Amino acid sequence: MKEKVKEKVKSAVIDAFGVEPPQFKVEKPKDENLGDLATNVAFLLAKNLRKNPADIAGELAQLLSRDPDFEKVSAVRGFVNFTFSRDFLLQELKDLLLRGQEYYREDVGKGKRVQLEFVSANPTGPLHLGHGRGAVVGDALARIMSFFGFDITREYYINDAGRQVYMLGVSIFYRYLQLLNKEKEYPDIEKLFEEEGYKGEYVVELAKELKEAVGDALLEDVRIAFEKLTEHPFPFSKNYLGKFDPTKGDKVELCSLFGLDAMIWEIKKDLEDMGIEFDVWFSERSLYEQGLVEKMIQTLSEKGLTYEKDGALWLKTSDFGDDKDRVLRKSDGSYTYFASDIAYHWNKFQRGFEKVIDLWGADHYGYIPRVKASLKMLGISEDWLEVYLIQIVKLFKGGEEVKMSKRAGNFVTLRELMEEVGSDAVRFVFLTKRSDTPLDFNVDLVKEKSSENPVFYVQYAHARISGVFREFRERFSKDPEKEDLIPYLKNLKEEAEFKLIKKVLMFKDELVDVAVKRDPHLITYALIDLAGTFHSYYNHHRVIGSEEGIMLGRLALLKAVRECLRVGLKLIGVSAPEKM
RNA sequence: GGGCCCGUAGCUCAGACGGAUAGAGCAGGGGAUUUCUAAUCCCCAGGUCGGAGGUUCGAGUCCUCCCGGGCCCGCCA
Repeated sequence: MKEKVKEKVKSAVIDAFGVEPPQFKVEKPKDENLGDLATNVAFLLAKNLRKNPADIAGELAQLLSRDPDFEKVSAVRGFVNFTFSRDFLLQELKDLLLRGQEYYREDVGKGKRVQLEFVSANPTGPLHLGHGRGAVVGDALARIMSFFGFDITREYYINDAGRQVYMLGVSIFYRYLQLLNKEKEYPDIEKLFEEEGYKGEYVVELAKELKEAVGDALLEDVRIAFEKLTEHPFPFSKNYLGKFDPTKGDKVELCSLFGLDAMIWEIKKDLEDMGIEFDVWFSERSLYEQGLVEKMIQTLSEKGLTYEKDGALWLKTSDFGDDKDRVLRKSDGSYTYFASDIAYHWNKFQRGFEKVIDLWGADHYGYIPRVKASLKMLGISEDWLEVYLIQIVKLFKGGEEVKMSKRAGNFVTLRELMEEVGSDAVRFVFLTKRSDTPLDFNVDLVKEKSSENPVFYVQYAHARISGVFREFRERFSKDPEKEDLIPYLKNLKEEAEFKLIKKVLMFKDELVDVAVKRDPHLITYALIDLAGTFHSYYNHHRVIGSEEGIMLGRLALLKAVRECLRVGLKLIGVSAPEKM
């Protein structure tokens, strides 16, 4: 709707003043009594035309009021306000009923190849709430951008290289030793575990699985343990275990690979149960295996952008906007996480993505300048990469914050929350705030199934409409889905009906906004607003029981509202129940 | 110490490339049920937009300083 008005304003400006208008806004006015939409174009033209905004607005309003799509166009203190005509609104509504959800679709993205990398949690433990938030936000963004014509690739970057993976192996091995009362025989392992190990209960579970598969063989001989692991029927595929070289690998490494397979399987399962899937699971190891990290360093070195200092290799990021230089290769010869990250993004670029969007945990804030700096060094423009941050989620239960500490292994997992409140509630609540601000998740409220709960408020609107359709079917023995209701639209006369129609039609503007601003939390607000308008209408106007023509007209309206709710809910991955 | 984010109604938050009388939900008070689901609706009350300056025709929005809360600042991942 905004676009339509914008076009009209544009040509009106050209007709009236013979100039191309500057970038102007078409927005909802502060007070809805002023109209459906408004533009500030007169303020922006005032300077060039040397006229005051009120006069410009007046002229434009006069010109535009001839347009039959508007019932009223008024100039108020420099703004031009538009009220759509009922004919126009009904015409649009008809279009919506004919095209269904396609009415909302528009090719904003023009097939632009966009990669969306999100979650990318380390495979060293289960997903926690912050990861879940990233997963929900990323999934919603992917759904919406795909809907609006972007060619989206969803990608999960697996940090399967480096010390953390080694520590996962150490932790599993240590817990395994404990199960066999042998931990005292491995003081080095014990010390490492105490200092840096993963202390969560899930590691004990992994160790139990390991022991079940290999018995005490891992104490004796790595080769035998490896054979037993290979033969054991685990639910997961042995992608990493398959890479183990029994002639070289040690016990900890075997544990690491086993842990990776198990953890990645768990993570995938958690995400799948939330309805979230990825197109690509990208392995950090593969960057090393394919020599991409080396090649990247070579490329940068040839450009003279690296130097050796204190036995380490540094990148001159400070010349490109970072506040200091960063290490690529440590003095012990191993690479930093930063090094593989550059290689990864370079690889994304080489794969031909025109735009890359990363969702990172908020604690990675400091990484943005250095990654952007390194991309610039590789000749990649700064706005090619967009990074959005996901802030932490705090859990509240019984009015108290549930304290979480990863170090102590004491945290609430995404799975636990999902099992407690359901995937719909998790998804919806994670989208009730901008992703870069901290979120408080009140478990009690979401479980209450009361009016305070916005998830139910919105879903209930859908269920109510379904109820009306059921009732109609029973009483009239006709399938409302198959009836041609469009001829009855003309019977819609009530003020409340047009208020609702406007909400349904303007919902598209909200969705486009989300795709452009990359801000999926706006959808939940639009849905709550739409549901509220519907509930209000429902409480004041009856559908079944009204005179037939009116009933069928209203049924058509509800069908449109239902379509709108379904689109909105689908795009955030929340179900639209028929009954509650 | 340096950098960034936040501070809006009792509570949780929307609103920010400057634009109209600053919004919603919850909590509080008052009302609606011969019903297509009351998991709903209607009405009322509630504000120095953290504070002080500045820019502007116009500031919750931009700039400076201050106060309060949080995050980041490794040859960690």
